Amino acid sequence: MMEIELPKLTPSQQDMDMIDILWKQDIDLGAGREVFDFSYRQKEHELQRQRELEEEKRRQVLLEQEKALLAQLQLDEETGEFVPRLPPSRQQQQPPADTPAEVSQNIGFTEDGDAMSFDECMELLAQTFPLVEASETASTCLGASPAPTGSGQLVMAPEQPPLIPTPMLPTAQKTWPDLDEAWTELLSIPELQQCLNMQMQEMTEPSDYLSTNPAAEAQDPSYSLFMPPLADPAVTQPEVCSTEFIGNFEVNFPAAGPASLLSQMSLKAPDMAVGGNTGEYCEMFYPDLLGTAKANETPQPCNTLSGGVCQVTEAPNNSPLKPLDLQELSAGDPFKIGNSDMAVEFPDSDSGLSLDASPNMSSPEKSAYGDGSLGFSDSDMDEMESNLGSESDYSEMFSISLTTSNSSGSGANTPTSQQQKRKSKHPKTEPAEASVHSTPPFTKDKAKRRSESRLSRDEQRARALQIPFSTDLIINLPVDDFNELMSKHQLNEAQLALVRDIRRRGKNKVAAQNCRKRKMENIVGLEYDLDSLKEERERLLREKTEQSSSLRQMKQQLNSLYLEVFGMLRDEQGRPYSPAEYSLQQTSDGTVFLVPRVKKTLVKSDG
DNA sequence: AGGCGATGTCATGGC
DNA sequence: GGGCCATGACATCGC
Repeated sequence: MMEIELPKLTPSQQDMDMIDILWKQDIDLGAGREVFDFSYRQKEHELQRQRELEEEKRRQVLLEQEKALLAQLQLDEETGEFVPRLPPSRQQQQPPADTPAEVSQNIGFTEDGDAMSFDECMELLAQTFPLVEASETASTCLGASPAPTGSGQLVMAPEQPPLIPTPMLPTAQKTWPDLDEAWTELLSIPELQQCLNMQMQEMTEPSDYLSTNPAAEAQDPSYSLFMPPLADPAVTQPEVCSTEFIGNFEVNFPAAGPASLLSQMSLKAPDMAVGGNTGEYCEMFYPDLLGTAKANETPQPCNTLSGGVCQVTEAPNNSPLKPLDLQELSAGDPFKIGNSDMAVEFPDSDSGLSLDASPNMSSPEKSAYGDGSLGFSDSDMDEMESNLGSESDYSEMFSISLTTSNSSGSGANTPTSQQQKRKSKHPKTEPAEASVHSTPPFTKDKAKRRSESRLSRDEQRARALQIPFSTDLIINLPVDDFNELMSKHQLNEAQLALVRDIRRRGKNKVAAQNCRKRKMENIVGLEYDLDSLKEERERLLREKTEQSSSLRQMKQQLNSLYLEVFGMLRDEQGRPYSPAEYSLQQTSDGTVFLVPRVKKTLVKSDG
């Protein structure tokens, strides 16, 4: 901080004295004394400007050289890229695929008569490089400077830093000896040694620049290593180090071998550090968690690193907590710090009221509470929830309920002690408790809180009793697994009762939902049946009407036919029979008889 | 303020 | 006998 703020000021002599005093007292100011020395900083500034000017000059030279280089390139019509104009013989001389590409390139340009000679190149570099401006050089060699136009970037590809000894990094004033050290270390790398050996063999043939240019001698290894793939060695630093050039390098010399060693080396580190390993990250580090999640039928996607970490931080207990629970537990939850103490505080379970109590107590609404004894229905709980502090919501009622039903008290957590503890710990709840009966039972705010709390009432209870499982888990586990889970975790009486209640209520809730769903489906089905029956009835009525009319018609036809037949009958004198005296009747076998009506009635009356 | 639907819960019976 | 399920009945909430 001081080094940021102080330079803005022009320190007086007094200030400088103070700084000196502090310095002598070995008080770490976080900056050197130079920082506070204005004249020193002015000098530095001038130097810096000078460097910038020189750099600008260099850039221009480089631009010109690049133009010259491009002129020597040949446009490959197939790939649309520039490739160096290499003699066919040279292309055939390219090393095998496993030889680093740099070597072959170097061979190419050193022997190219049209290109700038290697000596010229080294000279140029020597002019450019010997700037002993240490920081620049150091950063250049290290590739640490992100500046794309830095002259030093020539030497090192951006991927190279891992190869460079780190001690060079922090040095503020590096000189050539330091650089030589760097080269020495660099040369100790076996791959580079191999490349260099091959390259040295090649270089001794074409020129004797090694002897003529000491600076180049020192720099040679790196130059040969990182020389641009292009035929013109004069192409200097920035282009070489730019990613575009590296890309060109690989494209222009596909036969030179697989991807360059540099790019191979450089690409690995980011992959490891940043690359797409985050997905595996979770699986790698949290197999137990995931496995537990699977086993619990509650998949916990490891979406984010932070999420994974968050889960893991809670996971070591191997407790099958779900994210929700973890969040809840971690959000300033008393569980975090407490253990059994909080269990004492919140001996929550209505089991004492419903399941584990005597039959009289099993229905708190109807018996225990109704007759004025100390029983609490859920509504009573909610009353207390809303009137007492949230953290003592259930402590109140459960301590009381445990007092009345002594079956659920663990040895250490006697109800009286719970009450005492609760009272001592939450003395401020007493006024609120007293106000329960004086204030209206429901206010809007209270109702709201109540509804919110109702959303996960059992979860809150579970939290209050530090149940280390999610309610979903408690409810949905098969009974064997559930029992196993209960046996694995040492839960006290109240916790066990609550877990059982949660399971019972949860299952019953689902059952009720299913029941209502079925009921609704039945109602819908019955309504559908009713509609179908109504339609059937209508259809039958219509049919009946049709049949009636048809019957009537047939009767009429029969009557007319009867009359017709009857009218055709004649007696012995040829007279027609009287319809009043005779009638036609048909027997079962189809035979038709003419029956006298009077006779018939007489017969009937006789019979 | 009361009606009504939705929902949770309890009690009970059956499997 | 315990667990689960189905269901009627009741309470509560929100509209």
